[in-house]
Amino acid sequence: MAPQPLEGQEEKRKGKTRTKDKYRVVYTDHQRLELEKEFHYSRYITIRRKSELAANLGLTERQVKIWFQNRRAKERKVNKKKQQQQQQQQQPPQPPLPAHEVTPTATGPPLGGLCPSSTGLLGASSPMPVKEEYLP
DNA sequence: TTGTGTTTTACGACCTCC
DNA sequence: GGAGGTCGTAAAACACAA
Repeated sequence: MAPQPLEGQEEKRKGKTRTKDKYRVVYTDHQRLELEKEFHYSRYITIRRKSELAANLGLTERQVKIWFQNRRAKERKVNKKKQQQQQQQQQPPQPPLPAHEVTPTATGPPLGGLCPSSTGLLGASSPMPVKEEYLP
């Protein structure tokens, strides 16, 4: 396959610090598939799996990390959309909300949305299985 | 074609935990 | 302090109706 991104644009963006020779690369189907499989297995990748995946797919660990971050963001976005649709179906006659208090229990903790290692986003939809690699 | 909306990489800012 | 999390955003790549 080889999606072959357009080259030539270089990193001559305005003040941005995109230091790569290409603004962004397009991952191959195989890379995406493997990443998706890993994500399906666990929303949060371990350090060990991250380096393994990076080595197997020819990506950097940073790329794998960013991919998982973006993937989680995508899932949050989709879940949010679904919830909004459900709410609209439940209560069709909806006057214009004052824009505050828009279901604080959506899918992301309003406290900065953190605590990945304690409780944080577990409310989303996954039981977060503990991989064996997590243990020493 | 092309205009436009959506998706996909990549990063900076800010925050939390160890 | 550094690693890694979310959030917001930029821009390339893609999809698709007109």
